[in-house]
Amino acid sequence: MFNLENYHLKSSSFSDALSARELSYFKEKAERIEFKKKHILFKEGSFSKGVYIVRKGKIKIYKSNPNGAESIVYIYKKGDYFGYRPLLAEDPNPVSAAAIDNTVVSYLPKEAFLSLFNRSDTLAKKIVITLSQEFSVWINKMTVFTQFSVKERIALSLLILSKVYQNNEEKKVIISINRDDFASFVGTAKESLVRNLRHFKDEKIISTQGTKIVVMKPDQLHAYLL
Amino acid sequence: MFNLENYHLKSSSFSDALSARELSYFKEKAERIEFKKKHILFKEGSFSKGVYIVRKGKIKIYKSNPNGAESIVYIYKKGDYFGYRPLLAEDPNPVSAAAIDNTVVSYLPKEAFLSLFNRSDTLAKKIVITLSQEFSVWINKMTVFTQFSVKERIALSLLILSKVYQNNEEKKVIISINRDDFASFVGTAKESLVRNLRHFKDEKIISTQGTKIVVMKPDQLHAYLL
DNA sequence: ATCAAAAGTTGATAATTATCAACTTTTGAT
DNA sequence: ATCAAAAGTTGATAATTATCAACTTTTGAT
Repeated sequence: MFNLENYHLKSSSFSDALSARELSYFKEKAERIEFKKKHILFKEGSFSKGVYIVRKGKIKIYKSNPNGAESIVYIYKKGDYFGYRPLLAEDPNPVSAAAIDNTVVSYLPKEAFLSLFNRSDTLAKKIVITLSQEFSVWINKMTVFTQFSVKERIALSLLILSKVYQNNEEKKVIISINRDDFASFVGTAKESLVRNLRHFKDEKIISTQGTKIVVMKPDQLHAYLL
Repeated sequence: MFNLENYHLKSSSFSDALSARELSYFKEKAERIEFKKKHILFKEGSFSKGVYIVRKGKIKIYKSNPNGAESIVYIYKKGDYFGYRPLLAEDPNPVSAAAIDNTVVSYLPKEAFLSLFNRSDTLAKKIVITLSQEFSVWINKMTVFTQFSVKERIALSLLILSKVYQNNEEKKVIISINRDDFASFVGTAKESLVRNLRHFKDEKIISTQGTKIVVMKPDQLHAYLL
């Protein structure tokens, strides 16, 4: 059975894992940073110098291939944290990160993060669990890429992006992503993406507002995925 | 630059992370089990009851889609350990596991593993690092599936499988895998796989011994990957 | 509100890959 | 060593997807 939970990361709050004391340490050490749309936070191959927690806006994690084409691995939203994994593994970043729109993040430098990680059992445990859960998500996504058609991948991506662009205050979810990024997320050519979106629009499964997308009938998208 | 290290898991010994005392506990609790070719160790969706360490033979980790098609996520060899991740996350297995040939494993039941994990700092650290490293590998593999052609994926898979089937005693690496499994590993149709293998054989990049494959010119395979 | 640049869309076509059916080779039990 | 079953291979063709070029719509600065 198809279950969307297997394809996108649950938002798990970083600060929920901290005690009051750890939280005040975090607040003391963390820095608020704003990034303009398209700003590159770090590049593939570089070493992580800290952990980012998204406060506002979306940040894409992607890999570039030698032809310059991009493959978007994930899009982080408010509350998500990232950049800690290569830090723990002492590996270079396998991906690059860039702001999709104007964003605000909390930035916790490496030393402060590691200090928290080492002293807080709940944080370490939380991170192991987060890592393990993310694992299942990646494995599932990988299977989708190898076995699903472009249309199926687009249907799934619309459902995933609905979650990413969900806003607690608003009932209607407006997916605001440009076609190049969307195509990179799906792993297809922009033109193929657009043709399929048109098809979904003709079927009244989605509607558009300018270049923004609203999913009208998520159930019908589920139906494409068996 | 292309680096094979980014696409296959380094073999990291489980027992290396244990002290002499922990090792004797491990040996006391672990059980030796033999599995016949094609035996299914566990199925996707089930809950892990312990950790497996491969002693002999190969074990494939795969996902089945509703049409019955298989997608092989990874092939574990001697020394590799698996099954611990869903155990830590308390998640169901995202994949199934089956013996490719007749295999021998050490099996450490859940309770014993968790007890070791909780008491041994080095093991916990080792597992976090292993997990983090595996992460990069999956992300890289995912990118390959979305951006590479079938021929490129086969070239890469031949290189990965050369590592998997490498035997320290023998210089020549003999890849012994059936075409269905190979195709599932690459994410293509068996016929497409075979046609590309023929092409590589005509170019004298690989040779075959019955249904077994020997890579003669790994450099030429690298060349397909830029 | 205007308008040039950027982003998105469509059509035509080529390239890639999957599917089906027939055939050949290999494997492994006796 | 034999031989049936299983596995592997090839050819023909259909389906899917990418690419290129022309065109249309949207965006955002003034």
